Amino acid sequence: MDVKTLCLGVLATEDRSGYEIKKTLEERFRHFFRAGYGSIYPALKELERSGLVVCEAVEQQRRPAKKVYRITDAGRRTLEEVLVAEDPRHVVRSEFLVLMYFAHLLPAERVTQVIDAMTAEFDRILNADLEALEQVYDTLTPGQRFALGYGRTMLTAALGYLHRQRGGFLRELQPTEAVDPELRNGGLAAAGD
Amino acid sequence: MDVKTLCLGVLATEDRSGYEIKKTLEERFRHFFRAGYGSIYPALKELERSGLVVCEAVEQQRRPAKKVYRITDAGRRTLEEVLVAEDPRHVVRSEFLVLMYFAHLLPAERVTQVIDAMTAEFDRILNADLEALEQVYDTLTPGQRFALGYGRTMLTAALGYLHRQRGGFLRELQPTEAVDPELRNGGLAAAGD
DNA sequence: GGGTGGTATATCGAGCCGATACATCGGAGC
DNA sequence: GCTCCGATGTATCGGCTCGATATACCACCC
Repeated sequence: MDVKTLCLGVLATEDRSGYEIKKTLEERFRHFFRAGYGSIYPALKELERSGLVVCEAVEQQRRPAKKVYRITDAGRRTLEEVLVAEDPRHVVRSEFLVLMYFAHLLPAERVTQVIDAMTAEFDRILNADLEALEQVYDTLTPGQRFALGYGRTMLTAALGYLHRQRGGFLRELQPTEAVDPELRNGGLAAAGD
Repeated sequence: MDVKTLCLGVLATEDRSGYEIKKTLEERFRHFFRAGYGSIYPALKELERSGLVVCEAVEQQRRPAKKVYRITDAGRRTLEEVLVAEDPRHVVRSEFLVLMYFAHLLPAERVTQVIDAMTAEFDRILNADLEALEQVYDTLTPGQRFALGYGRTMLTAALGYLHRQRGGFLRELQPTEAVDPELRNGGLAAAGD
């Protein structure tokens, strides 16, 4: 499954331009799939070449013209074939966890800073992006509610884990944190290593 | 953060060949980062070219020779610089959720089949891959335990969600599933739609 | 003898990502 | 009026990654 399939899926509901497809992805797929213009425009070109979509230039007032794409019958057939035939993957690529894996090579403050940044990002996605989707919950299909609920469940679990672990990391990495600075160069052999 | 950084990180602990790096990634990073030979070998070549690792050919008995890489001081410095400077991303790319998002375009049995396949895969990762890591828990750094625990938490939450949702999907998509086949053409108006 | 599978290096094409370029317009600020 | 910023809109380029494939050697088993 590639960006071509994704575009077909979005166009299955409503005609759209490349720019509007990107907007739709950002609103609705943000927490589980991303695609930039560098993927979308070539995908639409290829879909048009193979007859799965047709394109119509639409002039607009006070705005640049846009090229609106519409899915064809062949496109709908191909979309369903792909979704039925390919077994879908679920891939996590987390530089965040890589960094945590190598945390022992880094200053402690960097590690807590990264945990806090990740917490803030997850929190924003959960409480802004997904919350906006809840507003249109009534208009969603069961499958779309499933995808939304999955995102909510994962983000909630992740935030809980980050919250529980952060304290432990602070104690483990900065045992002298709460100690008077004057004491830091004495007493603790482990502090120098 | 790219595969070069990942290789540097693995080599920071122990000298390894490209093949061994891949094995290490499969054992320890499987649930949050993947890289194939098509990424690893060019990465090692580039790291050697820029002096961040050195390479030594090692002959072996009854096996093909291997090229073992060792990180240099410059490599260690670069690794830390990269991990400190870049803000790490956490990306989910789920064809599974895309398929669920478009579930209304598909036969019901395909949807439940995909949910079951995903459940089986998550279950395997949690109970085989991560369980194997628990065996060496004592040898892990705090950061490595963090990454392991994160994976366990996410997989457990995902499995719970899939379990809770699957029943609802079955009822929604196949309301006559448990009904005597003889009754399917009578009685239930909703069944024909 | 032949098939399978593990060890090992390497490359190729296709696809994707992020940055960038270019163009038009509305509105904010001075 | 002038300038800058941001939204709308299309498009491409270099670099990186992915998955498949090729090659080779050996152990093991039937």
